[in-house]
Amino acid sequence: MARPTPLSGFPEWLPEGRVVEQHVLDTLRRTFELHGFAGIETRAVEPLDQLLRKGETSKEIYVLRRLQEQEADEGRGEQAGLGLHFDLTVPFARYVLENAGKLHFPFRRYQIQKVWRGERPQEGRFREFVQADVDVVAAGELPYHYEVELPLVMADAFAALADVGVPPVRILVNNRKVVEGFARGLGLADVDAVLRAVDKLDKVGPDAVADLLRAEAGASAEQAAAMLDLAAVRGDDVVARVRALAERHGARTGAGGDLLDAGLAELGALLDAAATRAPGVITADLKIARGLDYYTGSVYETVLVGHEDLGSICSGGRYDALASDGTTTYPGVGLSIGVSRLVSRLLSAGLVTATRGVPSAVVVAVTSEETRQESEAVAAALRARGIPTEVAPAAAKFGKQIRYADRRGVPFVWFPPTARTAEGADAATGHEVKDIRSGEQVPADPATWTPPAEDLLPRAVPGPAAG
RNA sequence: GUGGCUGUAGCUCAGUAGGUAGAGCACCUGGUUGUGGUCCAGGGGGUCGCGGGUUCGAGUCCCGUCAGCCACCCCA
Repeated sequence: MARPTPLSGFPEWLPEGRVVEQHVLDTLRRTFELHGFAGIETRAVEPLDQLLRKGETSKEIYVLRRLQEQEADEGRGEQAGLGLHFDLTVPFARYVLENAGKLHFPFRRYQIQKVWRGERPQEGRFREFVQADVDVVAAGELPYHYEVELPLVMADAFAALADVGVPPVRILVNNRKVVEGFARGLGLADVDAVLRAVDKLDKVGPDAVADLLRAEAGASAEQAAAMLDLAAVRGDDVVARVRALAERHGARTGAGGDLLDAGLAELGALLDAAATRAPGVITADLKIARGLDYYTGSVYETVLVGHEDLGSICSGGRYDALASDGTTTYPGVGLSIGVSRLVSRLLSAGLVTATRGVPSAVVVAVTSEETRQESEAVAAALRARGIPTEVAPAAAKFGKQIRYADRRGVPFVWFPPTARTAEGADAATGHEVKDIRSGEQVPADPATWTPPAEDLLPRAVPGPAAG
């Protein structure tokens, strides 16, 4: 093959794109640490039985097999039982159990790593992608206020990305207790089926959801209509509206009613806090259900405003039974940002761009191969003061050396002293530096000259489409 | 994993009824003999995604495969 073909679903960015991704990663890490989360990294593989605890279909997991065993143990190989992790929550639960004795609870951690899923790729959906998770896990009891805090951490992270052109986000919140309590109050027992049906509302519409509720969850026409009423509720003042709906449909009875009240109290507290700490970002949406069945309380989904077609870029929720060693359970709450999904859209839509793809702020021109060492000395002096610098690849005509820098977006070209530039050059050193954007060329001293701060390193900046 | 659309030069695309491949931009060289971006002239570059088949002959038809996009599924 003359040129290798890319692998489907395994995205690779060009250097300019990597600058953008790196800025996102740096910002997330800084925000997470600002909120006191400790960073960890877990191994890429987990035992298959661990990965499958979540109830995923095994086809999504990449199974590891040693090459030597491949032919000899055909059929037996997969029982070796190692697979690449497909999220960071399950490995984290395992990590907590394994290190429970050495961790301090509530344990706050962030984790930014690649994960792998055997899904069919499309735009924003990959087989290998980066997730950035924050979770708080407690030993025994996890207070509700963490379910308030975690989405606000993410809101903070997205706010910190706004100045490079990342659009505003909307974090949609729901509480499983509300939906479950409402459903049970109505007399619907198969809550999982109810959740799955309701979650499809945006995609298939109310009529299809009603059909699903009747077919999958055994709902009557009245029960389905009541669930659809609930799913249509969204906004900031949802508690009173849900309560009224429950009264009207007679759903506020028995254990279901108690669960509903508990859920509404939690959801209300979250929305109150969000209204003051991140106004306009967090809003309730009673149809958010999340497919994953281990969530027990708050659930979150996040959309980029104006890019709702991309799907959720940051999701999560509260879980109570993910980690347990038999005597102690470790309930937690967390969210996960789909970094690759986010970055892929930032790049493809031109929302964020890099000022340049190479770190170099300066290209030092080479007058002749005989004097290359003089240029290297200039570069060394600049690097010693933290200025990324490279030396021109060849002692070509200066026009070509300038063009070399220009193609790469390097803003400055440095000219060491030469006999021909003696006139007009710096009296003490003879060095000159040219800003190739403006064409301005001035005498300069390698020991003291510094580029403007905004030119020192490549930066992520709003792109043409960011407005 | 299922189904649909697409795949020609680095990029965007043309290619007519199957007859040995084109344009613009980009790139390289020179005009400008050591200071780019304009202009002018010239030049290089394609196993037509890959593999197989039909045919005297396939970029053009058929099958497979890979990749990209879309829908489903699922989810970041």
